[in-house]
Amino acid sequence: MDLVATVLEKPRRKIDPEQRRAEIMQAAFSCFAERGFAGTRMEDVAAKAGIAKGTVYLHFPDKEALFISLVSGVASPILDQVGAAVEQQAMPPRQMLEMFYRLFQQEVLDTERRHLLRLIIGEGSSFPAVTEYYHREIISNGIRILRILLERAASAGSLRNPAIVETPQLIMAPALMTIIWRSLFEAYEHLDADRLFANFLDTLFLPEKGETP
Amino acid sequence: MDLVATVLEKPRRKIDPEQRRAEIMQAAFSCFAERGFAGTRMEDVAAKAGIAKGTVYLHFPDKEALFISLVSGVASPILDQVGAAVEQQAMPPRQMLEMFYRLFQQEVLDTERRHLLRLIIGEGSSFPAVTEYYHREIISNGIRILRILLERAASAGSLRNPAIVETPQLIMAPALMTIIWRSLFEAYEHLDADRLFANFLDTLFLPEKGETP
Amino acid sequence: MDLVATVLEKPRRKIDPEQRRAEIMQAAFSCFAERGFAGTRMEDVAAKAGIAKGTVYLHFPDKEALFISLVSGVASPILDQVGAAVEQQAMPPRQMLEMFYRLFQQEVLDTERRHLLRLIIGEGSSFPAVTEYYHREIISNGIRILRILLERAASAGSLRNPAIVETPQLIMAPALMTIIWRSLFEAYEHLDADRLFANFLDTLFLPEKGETP
Amino acid sequence: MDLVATVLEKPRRKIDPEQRRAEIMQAAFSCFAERGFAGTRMEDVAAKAGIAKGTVYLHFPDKEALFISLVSGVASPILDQVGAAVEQQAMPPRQMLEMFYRLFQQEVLDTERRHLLRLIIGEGSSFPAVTEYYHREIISNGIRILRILLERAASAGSLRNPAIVETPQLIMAPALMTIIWRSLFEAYEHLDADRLFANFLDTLFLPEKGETP
DNA sequence: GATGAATGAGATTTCATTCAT
DNA sequence: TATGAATGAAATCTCATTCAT
Repeated sequence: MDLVATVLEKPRRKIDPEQRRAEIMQAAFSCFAERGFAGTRMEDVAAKAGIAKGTVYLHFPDKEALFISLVSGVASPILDQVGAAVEQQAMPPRQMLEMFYRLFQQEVLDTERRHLLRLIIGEGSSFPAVTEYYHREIISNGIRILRILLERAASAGSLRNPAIVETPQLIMAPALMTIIWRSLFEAYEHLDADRLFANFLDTLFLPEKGETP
Repeated sequence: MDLVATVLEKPRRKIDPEQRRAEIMQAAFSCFAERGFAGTRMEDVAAKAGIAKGTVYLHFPDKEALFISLVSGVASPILDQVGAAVEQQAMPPRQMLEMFYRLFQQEVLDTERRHLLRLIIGEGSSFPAVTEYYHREIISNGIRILRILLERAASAGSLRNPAIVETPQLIMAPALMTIIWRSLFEAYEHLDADRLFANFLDTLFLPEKGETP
Repeated sequence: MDLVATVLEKPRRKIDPEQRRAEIMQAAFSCFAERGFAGTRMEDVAAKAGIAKGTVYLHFPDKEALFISLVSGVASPILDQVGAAVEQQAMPPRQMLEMFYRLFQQEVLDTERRHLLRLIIGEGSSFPAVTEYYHREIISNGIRILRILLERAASAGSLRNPAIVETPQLIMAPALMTIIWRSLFEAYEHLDADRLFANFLDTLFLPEKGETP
Repeated sequence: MDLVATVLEKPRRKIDPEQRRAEIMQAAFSCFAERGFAGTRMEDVAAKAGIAKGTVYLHFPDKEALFISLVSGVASPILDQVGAAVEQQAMPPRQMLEMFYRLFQQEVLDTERRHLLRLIIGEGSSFPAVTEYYHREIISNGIRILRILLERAASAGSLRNPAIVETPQLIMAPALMTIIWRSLFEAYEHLDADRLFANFLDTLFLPEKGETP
């Protein structure tokens, strides 16, 4: 048995620590996404990364640190792009929101990353460090950008109800809905996210001249 | 000595099984809500219910069964009420949605029950039986009611964008948003749910005559 | 395999918690004495006590607590007896010290308890709570009793060097020496503790009249 | 990139193996002294020696070998000096013991080396090779020297109780006492080692003529 | 029915040791 | 020779579940 093990054990690789770290996070992401924090065993992560249990601990002090660095490490290129567009007033507000939802679908909802968002929604309240980070780095910035965008739309007179400037969270709500629906109910009933977003935008904005309302 | 102990030990209560079961579920709810499925120990539940560990197993075969019967057992008096109102056309659609959001706040968002919803969002995907039940018993029914309601509003010409009849999930989105926000970010930034819902309704519906648009 | 295990597993006993606790401490004592703190596995303790791993944790929160309660629980009947004798001036100082060393031999050096003392000497510095307890409960009291005893001997003019009243620790030194010698070197060279103590006392005290000096 | 790294990485020193070995032992000593055998990680030793983990294994086959060669490698310059003095009858016995205790304080008790002695006392019984070595190389020699010294003192009529020639271990006892006290109780109560040794010697030896008894 | 001591599989984490570079 | 990433056996501790009382 020992002999077999010795013969079969795969050769030890010594790779770039950054890459190894990334591999572990990749594996961890897939495990956490599938089974949540508690349901994931460090051994699973290691196995998925193709390394030994102990190796994970060379890169992350413990399970929680791995989880936190996983969910915290997710930058928000979407927000950055929308933020940049808003900054330079690249396009009219409605187009910007269209871009936002389109990016959200392409980059989050239709990729594995949607699991990450679900993870945060589901496990966040057990990790205040995570929610604090999220609020500070992502949410408050997102709210700020959305508010600017909505204000601009309001000034331009293109909003049906300018008061929603007060609650930019409303813009995020349909996005969260699609994430949650897809995780929980998509198997039983399809939700057409494209249409959901389109309908929402049509509700938000006055029709352009020449459009059929 | 044993005799004394026997005499002194508090009498074993023999209460109505239904009530005992309800007590356990109540205790379990509070524990699961606070710490999630994996974070809850059966002993905690028993302690909270004021009974011994083993007793829980007289009423539920295992932890998962307890969890499932907990999250499944939550009826939806809100939907029932709204459903009834819709059924009998008791009031105009906008008032019905106002009632829906008000009930949601009173009965869910501002009570411990909001944790239950968060639980389902967070742990649901590990318990297909739960999501299946939810979809079948609650969601599909809710969607149906909302669709009827929106159709009626559309017919009455009170919707700014009648197309949202296609995606009644949009109505739920702000409610989910408040649940999630309150769980994760309320500590860092307050979200005014009243205003959120009001703004949303004002966006959805055309202003009544005499209202300031 | 499962079948065999099921059949072979010994019946669960439910015994008096105090007794169970005592059994565990007994087992722990034997393990710690033999292999020290770090060298002892909780599983060994459990096995020696004839119980399952987890059962130990029903009685002690962790390994350190088990160790501490083990070494702290050792009262010092020796000191109590000598203390009582000193209190009531039951016999002349020299006889009291003879009694002290004799009790030490009977109750500690020649029993398994000597390992306990060695444990404290060896591991004590890793457990400040233990040394603090020892100093407070045993050492300072012992020093006090020995000082009284030596003062009385000095007053009676029976000490060869009355100055040792200042350093009662000298009285303990030969006792420690026997413990250490027995643990480390007895296998290679016998140390006659009787004679060691007798010679020490003869050095300390002037010969009685009629004795051959 | 690799090239740069290769060029920039600090040159691997290739120093005298004897010196490297000594450095490792020095580092190991400090670690073992502070945290005992089990509490010391090989990595700590390497770090303290300023080398990589693997390098330790080029000089010592395993942890136990390192420990053993550490505690065994400690020669006893004290004994050598006293031994030499005894050999050449350089001074009267009492002065020799004074020198012994003084050297013990200067070279052991008041230096880091006291930890070594404590280590041997504490861990010795797990390493028979160590105690065997100690007895053979140091203890038996020490006992022999002390016995010669005491015999000479007895012949000279300067001992209060010539019988202690039979148990030269008594001479070591106060030294052990100071080591143990300092490790365990010094924080709570100071022990004046000077006075302890002086009082002991005054008890052992008859006062010189002209001294105040 | 009710209890809670007991179980033991299983999870996390550590660290002596190896070996490719 | 020196390195330190990688390994994996082993240790601690947890907790769902059982069952004698």
